[in-house]
Amino acid sequence: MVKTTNPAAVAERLHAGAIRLLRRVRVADSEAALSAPKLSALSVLVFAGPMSLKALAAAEQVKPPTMSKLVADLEAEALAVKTVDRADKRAVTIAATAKGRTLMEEGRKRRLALLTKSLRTLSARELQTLAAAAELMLALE
Amino acid sequence: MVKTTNPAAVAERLHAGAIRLLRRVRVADSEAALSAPKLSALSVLVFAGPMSLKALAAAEQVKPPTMSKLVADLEAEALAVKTVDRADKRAVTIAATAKGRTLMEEGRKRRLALLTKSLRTLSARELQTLAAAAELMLALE
DNA sequence: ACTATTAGTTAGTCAAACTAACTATATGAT
DNA sequence: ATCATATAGTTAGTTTGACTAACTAATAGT
Repeated sequence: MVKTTNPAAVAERLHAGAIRLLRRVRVADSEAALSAPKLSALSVLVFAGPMSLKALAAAEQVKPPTMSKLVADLEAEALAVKTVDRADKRAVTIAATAKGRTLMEEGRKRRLALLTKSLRTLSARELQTLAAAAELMLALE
Repeated sequence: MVKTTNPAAVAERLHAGAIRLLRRVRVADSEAALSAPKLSALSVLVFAGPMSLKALAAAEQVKPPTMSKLVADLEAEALAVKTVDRADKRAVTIAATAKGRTLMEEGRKRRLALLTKSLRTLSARELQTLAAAAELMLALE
């Protein structure tokens, strides 16, 4: 095995690998009941809990007007609820509903099912390498 | 270290890691002269060589009309050229120009610069793990 | 108390995706 | 050989999700 520890070379391969991986996963997204940006926002609400529109927009790296529309759509489908903050009446707290949690979980499972299937063909050692790499990617500053 | 060889668990972490990584990289994209879909199409032309619109659309997983517009824009900026196929006059062959190759290369470098910088903080062993993982991701069927 | 700031929404624009429908060319079946 | 069918690409029109600018409502800071 070639020991590739040149950061630029690793960056290139890792970038290409991440693109390839997500492209594969995205194929399953077409069946989803919800678009990718909405599913993503919903998953933030589920995992990080209720938060303001501003915080949700920041978490998803979009501007408030963009998130305002996404949340309005989620609310129209009863997947999230908006409540006026008692302490600050300008602000709203957005939370996933039980229906939202369920739908998000299903979407996530469907997306991951294809990837899981691919991973089953790998050895335990290869899976360990990927697991370790995933943690490194998540920890990148 | 926990030995995570459960494919579903690895899939979940790897998916999250890939999203995180690409999101970081995308920040640098705002400075790019070309949008992500155009840069991506251009890179396919550079790396895989000239091809028909249909093939390019398939490679990018979009429908022909979508690619038709992207290519028209690339052509308007002299980053790609379209020539009618001699054997089949319905078909066109799309190729990157020298200008296109240069621009694509610059865009890629800019995108990877940030990632490379992050990777520099990692140990040689960690880089090897990521390099190995990248190859596994690229090889996934 | 008045000004400035902040949270969110509304209006309007743009890029990129789609489908449907079109033109032009190629293929194939009788 | 001709006519029907299929294929390559484009054009037209729609939708979604992103943006900025400008607005309302509420809070915070002199």
